Amino acid sequence: MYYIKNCPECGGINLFVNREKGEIICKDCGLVIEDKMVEFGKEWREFESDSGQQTGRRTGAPMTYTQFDQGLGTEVGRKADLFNLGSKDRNKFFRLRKWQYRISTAIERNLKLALAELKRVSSYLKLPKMVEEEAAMIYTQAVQRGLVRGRSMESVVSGALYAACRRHEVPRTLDELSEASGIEKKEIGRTYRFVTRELGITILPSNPADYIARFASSLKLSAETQSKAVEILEKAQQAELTSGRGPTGIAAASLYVSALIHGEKRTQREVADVAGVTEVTIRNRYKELLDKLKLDKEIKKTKKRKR
DNA sequence: AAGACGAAAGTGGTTGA
DNA sequence: TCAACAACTTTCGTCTT
Repeated sequence: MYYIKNCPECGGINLFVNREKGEIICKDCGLVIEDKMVEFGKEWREFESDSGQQTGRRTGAPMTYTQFDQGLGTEVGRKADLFNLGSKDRNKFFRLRKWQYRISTAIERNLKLALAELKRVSSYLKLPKMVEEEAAMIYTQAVQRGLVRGRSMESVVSGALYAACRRHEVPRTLDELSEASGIEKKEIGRTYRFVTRELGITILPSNPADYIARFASSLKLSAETQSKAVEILEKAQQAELTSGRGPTGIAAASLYVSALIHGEKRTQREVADVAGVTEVTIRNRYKELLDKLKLDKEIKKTKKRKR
């Protein structure tokens, strides 16, 4: 475990733990100190997915929150419910339960494999527990509704993970999901849309700000630059530069500009790579930002300061 | 020589008839 | 179901540092 007393950047003691995103953030300077809290206990989860696939004889119950039968057997088979039923409905009840049993044995193997895959991808992307659990729920529901038919199990798993990420405001790009799972980007997108529509899951459009922290830390940008980027982002949203555009492109451009202003120049290429967009997109957004938000002054300032 | 910039053609997805 | 359309990408040539 980590025991952090002071922020290593500014020495402040105002540390804020965001469990859902798996981050520890210094409220004084905005530094993201640890964004891999999810890795705790990773080993035995890896172990689970490895051995589960090799030999089918592991019958010990998996002890995670993502057990394969979670939410499955409970739908029909609650004993307490019996007391609420008239005798007429008893037959129906038993028939339903028998049917339920058949279904569950039929899809049990699928679900077990799928959840192993889900854990693999999730730990590869270092996703928080909450998200993993949510994804498992979504997948389970998808299986129950027969939505997997005609689609590969892996793609549905990826789609469920993507949806779960979005719902928890821990967005990963489709590219990242694609890399982690080995599924085509468009395929993930397709199943993601299908599954969310069929299950009636509402997803808010992802907020560019959610990407900033992650991009900034993989570009090793300072906390000031990061918060400046968020600031720029807010202005951009007010100027209605964000609607209809890809959130990653906006986030990337804001970061790029912000880095320029703070004299921590990164090439468009570098920013484009971590954001998963092209330089051209960054350029377009960047140009729009400059036009509408009179940021060119600030950039010139730092240029002069350098001399 | 590398990065920034811009034009032009191509791609995949959404929308509206 | 098809065509128009917007956003984004790819590719390539030119300019700037």
